[in-house]
Amino acid sequence: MAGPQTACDQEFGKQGAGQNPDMLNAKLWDNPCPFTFRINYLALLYNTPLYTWIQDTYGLKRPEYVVLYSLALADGGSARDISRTSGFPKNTLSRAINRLELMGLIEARSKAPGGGRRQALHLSQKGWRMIETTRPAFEAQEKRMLTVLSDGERQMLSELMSKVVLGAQDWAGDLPSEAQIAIEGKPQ
Amino acid sequence: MAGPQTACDQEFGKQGAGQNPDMLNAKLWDNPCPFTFRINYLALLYNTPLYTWIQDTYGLKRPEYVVLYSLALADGGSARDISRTSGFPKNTLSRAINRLELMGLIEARSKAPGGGRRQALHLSQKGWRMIETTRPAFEAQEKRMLTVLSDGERQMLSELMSKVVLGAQDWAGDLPSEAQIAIEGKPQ
DNA sequence: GTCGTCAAGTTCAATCTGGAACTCAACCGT
DNA sequence: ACGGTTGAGTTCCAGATTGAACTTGACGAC
Repeated sequence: MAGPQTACDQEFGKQGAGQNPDMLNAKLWDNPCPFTFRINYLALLYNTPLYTWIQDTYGLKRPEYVVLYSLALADGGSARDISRTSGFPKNTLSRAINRLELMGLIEARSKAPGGGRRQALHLSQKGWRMIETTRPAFEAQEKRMLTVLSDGERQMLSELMSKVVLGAQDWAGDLPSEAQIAIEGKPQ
Repeated sequence: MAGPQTACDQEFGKQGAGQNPDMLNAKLWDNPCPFTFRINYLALLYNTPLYTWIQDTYGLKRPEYVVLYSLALADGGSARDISRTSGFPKNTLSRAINRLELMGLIEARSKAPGGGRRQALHLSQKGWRMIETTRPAFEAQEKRMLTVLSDGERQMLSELMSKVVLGAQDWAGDLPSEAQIAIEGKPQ
């Protein structure tokens, strides 16, 4: 999620039927990093309205909802797991988890069976209900995003994206400067 | 961008050769929103190390670098253009632009010829040099992301992503709740 | 058993962020 | 030409974010 992340805008995409998207065109069609720009752009267009809506309607901030969503997919996960898979730092999640516990959306934590100092987190009934009422909006929006594609194209896109994700372990985490140096001298 | 998006993590992806990515697997393969999760995940893996590196090496924060990058692609653009295409709110960009001007990376602003109150922004020599030294890292990282794909697959992915982006004007900006209601009653 | 090491989670404080209100130039209708 | 409206950019400030330091429970070596 980017956070960094962290860029969002309330009015995004409004100029669709607008006037001078010169810069947008440059970024889309003239960009030395076309793929990653599209990724970021689509993520933004997708995330912003959804999380704004969640915030306005249910008073949950993005990291808080991310915790709920993560637990709905992997019940019993720990703060560390959520941090690794969402990109939010652990102290942000710590606060989010505390607030969710206070709101009764997740249950009192139990020591994780696994070991270490992990705390296994679980959604409460109320938490599940929250997810059940909100998740359809996320699904609907994803569906809308992909309506321009045919079934076959969607399938193809899904496979290609999966490939890239699976290959991520080969490049993720490296500093780009190291990467550059490595490339100069041909990576082993 | 997306900062909100705004989520980032210094240690991301480190567990590639790691231990228990149960939650990661759930999010990747068991997610009702597989496409948007992949988008967010890849954006994170791509952005975080690059912007961390920029910040550590050149002392430029993400919105600041985004301004430079945007102007390199569309010289003479305005703060508003950058806001629309990057997702950062205009006050964040206002601050970033001031700092860049102070650092001598962009030139004194001139009234945009277009009209309105737009200010046309331009990179200085120093700004161009900065972009020229840093942009290769961004390109290299994107290239690395896509090495798992064959040339044909890259081509295909590029086309599919472009299609989705072009279709974005049909769905971007709508609130998801409205979307849901609209879907109930079949969008015209 | 005990010490040293490690990692999950928490706390704290400095910094960053972005919504709201504001300023002000340009455009519009009359 | 003039008052009203629009929208780009700025300022302000409350609140969110996150790096760094800390706490604490678990594991491993001896």
